[in-house]
Amino acid sequence: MAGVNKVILVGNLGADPEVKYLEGDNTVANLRLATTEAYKNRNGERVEQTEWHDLEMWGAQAKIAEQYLKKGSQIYVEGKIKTDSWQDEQGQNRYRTRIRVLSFTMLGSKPDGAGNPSAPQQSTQQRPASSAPTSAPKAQEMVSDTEDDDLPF
Amino acid sequence: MAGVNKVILVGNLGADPEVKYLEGDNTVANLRLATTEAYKNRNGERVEQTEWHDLEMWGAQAKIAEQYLKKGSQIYVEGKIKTDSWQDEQGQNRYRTRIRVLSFTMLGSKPDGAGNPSAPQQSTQQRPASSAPTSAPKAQEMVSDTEDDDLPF
Amino acid sequence: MAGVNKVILVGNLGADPEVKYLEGDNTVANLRLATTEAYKNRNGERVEQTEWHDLEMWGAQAKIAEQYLKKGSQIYVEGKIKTDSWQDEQGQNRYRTRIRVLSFTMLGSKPDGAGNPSAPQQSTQQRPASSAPTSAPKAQEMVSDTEDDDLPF
Amino acid sequence: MAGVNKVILVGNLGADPEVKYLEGDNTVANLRLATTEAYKNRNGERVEQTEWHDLEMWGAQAKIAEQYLKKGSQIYVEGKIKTDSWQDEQGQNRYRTRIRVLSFTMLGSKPDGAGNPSAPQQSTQQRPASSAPTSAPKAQEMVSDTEDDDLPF
DNA sequence: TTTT
DNA sequence: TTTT
Repeated sequence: MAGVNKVILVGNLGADPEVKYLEGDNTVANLRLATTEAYKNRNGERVEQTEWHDLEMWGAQAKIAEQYLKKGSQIYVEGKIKTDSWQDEQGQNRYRTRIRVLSFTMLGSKPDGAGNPSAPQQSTQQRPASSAPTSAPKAQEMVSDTEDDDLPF
Repeated sequence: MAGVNKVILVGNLGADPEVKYLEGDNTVANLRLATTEAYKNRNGERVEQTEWHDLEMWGAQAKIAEQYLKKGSQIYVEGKIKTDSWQDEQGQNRYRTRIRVLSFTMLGSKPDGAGNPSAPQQSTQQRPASSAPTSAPKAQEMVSDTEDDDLPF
Repeated sequence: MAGVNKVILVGNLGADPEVKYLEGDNTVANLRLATTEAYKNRNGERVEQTEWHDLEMWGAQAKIAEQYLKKGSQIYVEGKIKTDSWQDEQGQNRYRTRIRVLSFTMLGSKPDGAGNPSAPQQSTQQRPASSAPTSAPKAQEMVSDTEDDDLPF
Repeated sequence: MAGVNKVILVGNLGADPEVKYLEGDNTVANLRLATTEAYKNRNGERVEQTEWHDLEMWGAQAKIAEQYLKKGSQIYVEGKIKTDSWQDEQGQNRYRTRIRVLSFTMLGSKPDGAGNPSAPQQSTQQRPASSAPTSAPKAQEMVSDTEDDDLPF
């Protein structure tokens, strides 16, 4: 049956995106995103808890990430949870969970301080493949996961 | 039946929050939030479309908004849709739709807020009333809609 | 700047969809959705509060709604808030807020009881226009807002 | 900094909840949830892809799950991603990602639950601990993660 | 391991 | 009325 698998994150990148150019003109970017919550415990002390997320972007989106995102960038992310499983050499089941990014938006008006045209406000979003940008998108534009593959997104 | 009524917004304030102190030590803040999307139309021209939202915050949350938010502030908002209806003088049905904010987070500040004490990272979120902050919360902390009323949130 | 305007609803339809066939082979469906929350007030009494939402669907999505949804149907909806404004005859500003549906999913295994093949599990979701179904989608499939217009979604 | 870590799922349970009663009158429930998406691949063939999620509920919420949820139940879930990491006997880093449930709603029941007392509409949601139900909640009511611990939710 |  |  048709289900829903949706993730919404706001956080900061722990490192620059790692981008790989694959055969067939495909591109994938892997990013580490930290989401931190701060709260008071029962003693009234302030506690911070950080969760790290493995993000995966494909195609034009990966290239935008490479161009505009870097360590410390604050982004809004929408995506879905994907867990890969396999057996390791000891025959044990192993799992790795990632967030497949469907759209993202750069946050903060001046990600890198004023006067930095190379790191502009940037965002991506679901767009039909037919209208995918043929070149790197301008700043302040919605760009999306436009992979022309069999994947539902 | 138990339903879901959830709104997620990222945008900028069009003006400073309007805060009213009501009898019974209650506080309400009204804010106007712009969410803008940019896309290319079928002619490849860049088009911007802005939607304006009326936000409503109560109690401690309203006071935090008054203290930390101002015209231009970029925030992440989570809330629910509420539509009031009434009859005007002509006997016509009138409607007004607002977003009741359940939590919000200031965006765009430095991750550690260093060197900018006047606009610190700030955020609010659902917290049990019993652990509500008795004073304005510190920067970079989760604060929430903690109204001790009959409302479900 | 690129913003986020997202609505997530789970509720029941208050009436059958109202579908209009427009010129240019366009179709629009309007639906009324109730989201109800139940909670206990400070006297421990159970209180129910229902919010009504005006939903708007276009194109293939509207046709699916017409075919599969009816009064009482429980659906999951994802969309964005849109507020139209105009001046009425008295020169007063009037507003109407609707939810532009981007995807929806029928909930409940047997919306109409077992043995009712005409009201199957059904769901819609963002899909590139190029892969839009050319006929009404089968049950249990993702279908989406595939309008080939200038709109970003 | 204050971030956002939010998961929204709609799916079916692969098995009955596994509930453990811990010392200190604490309860935890573990559930497996399947979210399935169906789409057409580039050959026009219908493809189904199922993702499995490990859900974790605590306290009153866990008891409600035990009482009302079972294999096959369709639920709406809201929560956050948590990844535990440790070193295994071979000294390798191991990870396990789960969804900490903050609220959930049973789907597919009749809006008024009439005539089905054994599987009523049921739902949970964030509520201040002070107003937590002391006994199992009635059908069609919002119930929530009301753990009185140091965790922010 | 669910659902249709 | 915001933002870039």
